Amino acid sequence: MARRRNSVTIREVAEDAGVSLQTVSRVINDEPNVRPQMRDRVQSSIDRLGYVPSLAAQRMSGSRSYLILAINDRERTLADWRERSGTDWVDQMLLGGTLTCSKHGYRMIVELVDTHADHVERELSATVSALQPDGVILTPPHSENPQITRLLAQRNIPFARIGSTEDGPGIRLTMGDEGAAYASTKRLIELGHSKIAIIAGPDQYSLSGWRIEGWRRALAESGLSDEGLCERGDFGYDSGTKAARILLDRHSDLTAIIGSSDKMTLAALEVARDRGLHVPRDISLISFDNTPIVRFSQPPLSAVDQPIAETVSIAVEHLINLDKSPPVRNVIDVPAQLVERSSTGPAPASK
Amino acid sequence: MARRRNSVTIREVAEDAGVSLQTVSRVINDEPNVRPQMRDRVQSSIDRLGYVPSLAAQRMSGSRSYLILAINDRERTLADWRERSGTDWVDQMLLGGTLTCSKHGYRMIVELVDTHADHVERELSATVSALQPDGVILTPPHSENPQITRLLAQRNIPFARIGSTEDGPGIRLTMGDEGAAYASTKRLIELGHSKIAIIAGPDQYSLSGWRIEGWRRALAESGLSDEGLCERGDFGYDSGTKAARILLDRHSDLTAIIGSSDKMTLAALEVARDRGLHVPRDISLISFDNTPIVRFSQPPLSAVDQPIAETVSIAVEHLINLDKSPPVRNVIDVPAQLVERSSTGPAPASK
DNA sequence: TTGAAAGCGCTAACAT
DNA sequence: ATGTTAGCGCTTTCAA
Repeated sequence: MARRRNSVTIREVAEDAGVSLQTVSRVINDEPNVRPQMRDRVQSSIDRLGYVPSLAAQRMSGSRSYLILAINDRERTLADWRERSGTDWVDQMLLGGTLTCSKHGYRMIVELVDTHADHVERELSATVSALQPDGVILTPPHSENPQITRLLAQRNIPFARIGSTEDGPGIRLTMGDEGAAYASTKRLIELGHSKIAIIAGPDQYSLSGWRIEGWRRALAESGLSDEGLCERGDFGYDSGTKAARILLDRHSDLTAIIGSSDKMTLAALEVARDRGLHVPRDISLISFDNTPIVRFSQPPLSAVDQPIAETVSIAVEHLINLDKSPPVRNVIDVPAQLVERSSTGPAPASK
Repeated sequence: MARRRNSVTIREVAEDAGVSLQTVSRVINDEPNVRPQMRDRVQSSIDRLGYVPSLAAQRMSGSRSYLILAINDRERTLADWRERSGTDWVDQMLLGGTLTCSKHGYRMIVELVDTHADHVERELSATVSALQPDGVILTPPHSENPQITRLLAQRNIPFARIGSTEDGPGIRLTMGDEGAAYASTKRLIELGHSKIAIIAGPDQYSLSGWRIEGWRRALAESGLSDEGLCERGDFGYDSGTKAARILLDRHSDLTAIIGSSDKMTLAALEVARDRGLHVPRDISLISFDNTPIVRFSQPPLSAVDQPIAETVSIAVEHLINLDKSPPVRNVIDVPAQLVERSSTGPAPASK
């Protein structure tokens, strides 16, 4: 077994520059109390030797691991990956996360954790013990799992809760759910629609409720009724089919549906087509998520784009700078934009 | 700043079980020379205290970091993520990689590296110094970048080269390119096609050549000509449009096109539509990659599924078990399957 | 402003 | 079969 004599160490840099280890360490970490001249000398040794500190060693001695952990729900994520149906949640997390991490010399590690009660604590605890991350990013449904948040709080590990506004420890971030639902509904009203339904997500997800609130607020503002116009799904295709059928059966004068996920809205599109309804001539559709597939349906769906990359990036930024800046107390709402495509149009005149 | 007194250490386990650190270490690492009775005693202390060894400490003392690095081309990956056009290459790598890693107590870290000449060595060198991974997975075009392979070989870091059969260090894996192109062409011939074109990938990618070979081999076996039937693209949409136009202009009797990427094939579909050709009645299309979007085009495309997850999983398995098993000398070819959808059909009778 | 000493949590090498 | 010692590469603490 070959010795691991392949990396340059701080000792070699110190010798090369003719200074103590400590001085090199100070230069690496941008600490004060090093004369500029000395700093330059050390830096040039570092550059020449191509020295980069070992993360493991830094973690061992210091207090930081330079690791940020992003946790996703195992079951759902694996299902998405296996299905290959274009859900790019993880990609967008990586886009926002790894770029921001690397700006600060950090790495992001993606882990899958079961929400299932019994395992959670053991599983997360093991991961945290092994990796000792400097910060953890929680996504729904983990963001509101008390077993998880309690564990992290106890262990004194900074964390961000995406999609949660509940009180408690951790930085809270939302992705403009209420506002986007409000704006989308407003837009439909502006297009002349007055009977606007929503296929909401499951109520374990707080964001399902926020979207309903936004939709309801817009309706109320225009004096429109929301009665019998809200159905729940589970974000999946089949639940969308079911909800769309119920809504269309119940309201013959329905002219618009907002779906709380791409799959559910795509299902609604299919249901409409089955009933001979043309989109957007007879009925308008707005989706949530804006994953790749909505651009390829017929017609391409108007959709609220979830700013996942941006949100994760902000979360990382806060986690890394926690000690330097004042603690974040309020909820950070990253606004979401409606991308209009061809599934929205003026309300039909006759109805 | 709170002390990091939050994790259980090996010392506490040793005290709890009344044994030496070393014995605990032996139990953790499943080493011989521990009596079953002793092993049980230690294990129960481990379980009770919820002890999990620190990766950083293991790396510091031992020779392993329990980290596998997966390297992708920065420019291309970022473009895919920003475009959100459904390329799920990274997801599939994670699917295959993280699952297999975690089976062995490893983690996978995804890094983006510029192929661009000047930076590569510095960049990769820095990453490797910081992380000291036990293995690296290289994807095209890195797999055949001599600067990268040389560096890793020098540093004695085991690595896998996906999409490369070139001689040299590292485990070589391919994703059935030649075979899948051959099988796809055969299938078209079986459907009665005799004029079958290919839109190949750029020649910096070896796999572009392998696919051409498979296509050519099938044509030759049936005594069909390949003359003027191969055009190159760069895997992107525009290049597919251009190539498809050239092919259709050149051969009025063309009845089938194999595209070496989903984007190029989707472009070909569009070109066909523009010219009033119905797919698959007038012309059949087979794509390569099988990313999510091909299921949503009209008609859904028949496509060769790239077994990315499986290939990465195999690569990880080999990297982790390198010391235990004999070295891999030959190229590991993970076969790819043709998924038939609605873009392939019998050749038109008239032509 | 700089340096020396101690130790982070673990494993390799060497006892016993 | 088990324990002891040394040390991985770095930062913290303390001294100069």
